[in-house]
Amino acid sequence: MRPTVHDIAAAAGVSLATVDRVLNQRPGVRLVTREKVEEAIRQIGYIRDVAAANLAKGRVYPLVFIVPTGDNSFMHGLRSEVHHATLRASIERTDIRIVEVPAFDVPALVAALDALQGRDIAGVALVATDAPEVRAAVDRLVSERIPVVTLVSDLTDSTRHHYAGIDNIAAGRTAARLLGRFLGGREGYLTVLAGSMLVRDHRERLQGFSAVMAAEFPRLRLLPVLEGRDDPERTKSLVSKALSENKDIIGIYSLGAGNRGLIAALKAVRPARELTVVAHELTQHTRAALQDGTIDAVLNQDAGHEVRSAIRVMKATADGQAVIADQERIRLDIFLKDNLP
Amino acid sequence: MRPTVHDIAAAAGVSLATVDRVLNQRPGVRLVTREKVEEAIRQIGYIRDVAAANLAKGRVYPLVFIVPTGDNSFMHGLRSEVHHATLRASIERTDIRIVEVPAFDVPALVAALDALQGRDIAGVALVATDAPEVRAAVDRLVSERIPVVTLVSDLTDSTRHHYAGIDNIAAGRTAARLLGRFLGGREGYLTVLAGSMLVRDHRERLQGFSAVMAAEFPRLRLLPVLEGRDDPERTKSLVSKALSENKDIIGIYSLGAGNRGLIAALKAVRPARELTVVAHELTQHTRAALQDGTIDAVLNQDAGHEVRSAIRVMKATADGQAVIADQERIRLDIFLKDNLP
DNA sequence: AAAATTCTGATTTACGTACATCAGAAATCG
DNA sequence: CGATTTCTGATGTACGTAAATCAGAATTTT
Repeated sequence: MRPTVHDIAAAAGVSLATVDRVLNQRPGVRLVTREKVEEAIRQIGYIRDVAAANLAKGRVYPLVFIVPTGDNSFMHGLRSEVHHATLRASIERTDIRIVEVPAFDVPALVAALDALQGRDIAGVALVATDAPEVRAAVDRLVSERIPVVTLVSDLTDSTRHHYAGIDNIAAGRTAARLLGRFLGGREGYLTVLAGSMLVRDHRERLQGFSAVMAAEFPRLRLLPVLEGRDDPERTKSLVSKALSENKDIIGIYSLGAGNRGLIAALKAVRPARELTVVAHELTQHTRAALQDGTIDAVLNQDAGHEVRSAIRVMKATADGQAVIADQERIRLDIFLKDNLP
Repeated sequence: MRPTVHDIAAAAGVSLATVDRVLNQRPGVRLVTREKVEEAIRQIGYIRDVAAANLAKGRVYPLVFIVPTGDNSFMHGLRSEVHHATLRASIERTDIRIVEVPAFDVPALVAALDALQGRDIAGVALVATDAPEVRAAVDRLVSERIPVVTLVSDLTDSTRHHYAGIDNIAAGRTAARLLGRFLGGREGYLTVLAGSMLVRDHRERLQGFSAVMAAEFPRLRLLPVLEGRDDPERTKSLVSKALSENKDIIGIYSLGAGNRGLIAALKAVRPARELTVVAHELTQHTRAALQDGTIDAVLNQDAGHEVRSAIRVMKATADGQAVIADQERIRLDIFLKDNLP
C-alpha cells in the first residue's frame, strides 16, 4: 500500500494539519517541524495522489492556446486539434480557450500574451513568432509562474518551460539527404520554397538543409529561396517562373505551407519535367500528391500530438510534476507513399 | 459544472442508491426504473469521474506483460521499457508483472496465457507468436472479459482488443522504396536478412518489401531470404558468404534483429564494396552504423511508446472507456543520420 | 511573569464515486 | 387478501487529499 498523509503524520509525530501545511507550503510551521515532516516524507517515500488532490481541490486547468489565423492547411489542422481537445475538457479537467492572432503579427501576439497577466491561468501554449518583444512577454508570464509552452515554432533564448514541436534543423538536414540520395549522383539545381524567413522554424529548416547540401551533395546547387508567404497563388507563379527560367532544376524542397500552389505548378510541367520533390506537412493535398508521384517525400509534424503533449506538459508544470521527457518528444514523421497513415 | 450522480438522481426522480445500482449494473432495479435512470444519464450528459471512482474503489490495475526472452537489443529494450513502466506503477495505479517466455515457443506462450485464466487481471499484453494455439488461448482470455493487447507482433484472426505495434507491411514497402530510390537506376541484386519467417511481423515486412520491389524496381532482383535467427554470429557468416558469392549485390534489407552481425560483415568489406543498407530497430549498434555510413536508413518502432500505449489501452478497456485512436497509432519511424533522436 | 504572538493539534467538511446496510414501499404470489 | 418476494430510499462510511476553524501549547516579547 502506498503511503498517505496519515502515514507521514504518524512517522513525523505531528498532526495531519501540520503535514498539510508543509505539503501545501502554507505558513504556520516552525522550521524544525517543517524539516521533521520533510524528512518523514522522504523516509517513507510519499507521493501525493494527484487524482485525489485534484478531486479535493475541485481543480480545473484553465489553459490558453494562442494560434495564428490564416487558412493554410496546417494551421487549420492545428486549430482543429485544439478544438478536439476541448471536447475532452471535462474528462481532463481542462478549460481551454483559443485565442487567434494574425500570423507573424508581433504586436498582436504580445498584446494577447500581456492580456493574460494576472489572470488565473494554468498554462499558455503559443505558436511563437521569434521576436524579442514576444520573448519578453513570454518571460513576463513565466516570472508570474504561469507555465508557458511554445508550439510548432520555438522562441530564441526564452524562459518558456517547454517546446512542443520538432527539431527543425534536423528536419532540414533530413530533407537534404532524402533529396540528395533520391537524385543519385545527378547534377543540377535545387529550388527551395519557404513561407517566410521571419519564423524560426523556416529559417532553421533552411539552415539544416543548406548545411547538408553543401557538405555532402556539392553537385546539387541551391537557387535563391523563393518566399511564397504560404499563399498558393503566389507560390504557383513563383515556382512556374523558376522552372521555366532554369531548365536544370531537378529538385525542390518546400519547407513551408502553401503546397497547393506548388503542386499545381508541378502538375503543369509534369510529364515533361522529372522533378524530385520533398515537402512539409501532410495535408489532403500533399497526401494526394505523394500518392500520384508528384511529391516524393513529405516531412510532417503531428499537430494532434503536439497539442496533446502541450496540454500534458502544462498540467504537469502547473502541478510541479515531472514529465516523461521521452514521451513528449515530438518526432519528425517521414512519409513516402507507402507508409501513409 | 460537470453533472454528478446527484444530478442524475434528481433528474430521474430516484435515489442515489438506485442510480448507483444502474451505473454499476448491480441487481435490484426494475426495468422501467433502470430505463428512466439511463434516459436521465443521457439527457444531462453524465460522464463518470474515473479518478473519483478509482479513488473510491481503491482500484489498481494488475497487468501482465508476456515478453520473449533472448538477448537481442530490441527485446532487451522492450523489457526495459516495461520495467520503466513499473516505476510509475504507484502513480498510474498499475501493478505490472513481467512474464518471460522463450522466443517462438508456442506451447510455452500458451501455457503462460492459460495460467492467467480466472485470475484477477485487468489486462494482458503479449508479444504474439502467430499460431492458432496462441490465438485460441488469447480468445479464451477475451471471452473471460480480460483485455488483451498484442505488442510488436500481431495475431491473425484473433479477438484481441488492440494491437500496439507498427504496420509491418507498410514498413516493408517503405524499406523497398528507400532502397530503390537510394540506388537510383542501378541494376543488381538485393539480399534480405530476416530473423525467422515464423513471426508475423517478419513475414509481413518481407511481403511488403517484395511487392514494391517487383512492381516498381524490376532492375533490382531479390536473392533468397537469409534467416539469421536474430543471432549475430550466424548473421555475420550468412552475410559474408552471400557477399563473397555474389559480387552484384548492391543492397541489403535487414528486417529483423541481429544487426550486430550484419554490421560486422559490412565493415569487413566496407571500403571496397559500396552497399546501400536499410535495417530495422534503432539500437546503439544501428545508431553508430547510421552515423558512420555503414547503414543508410533505419526503420524503427518506439518500444517505449508501444508499452505506454498498451498500458493506456488495457486500463481504458478494463474501465470500458474509449481510447483516442489517433494517439494510440504506433508510427513507423524512419531514421537517417540527420534525424537521430 | 504576564501578555502577546506564533505554532501545532484536533476535528470537520468537502470533492465524486463505490458499496453496504436496513427499513419501508411496491409488486407478485398463493 | 395477506404473505412473500422484489424493488427502492435513506443513510453512512470509505478512498486520499484540501482547506477551514478553533482551542491549546509553545515561544517570544514586553
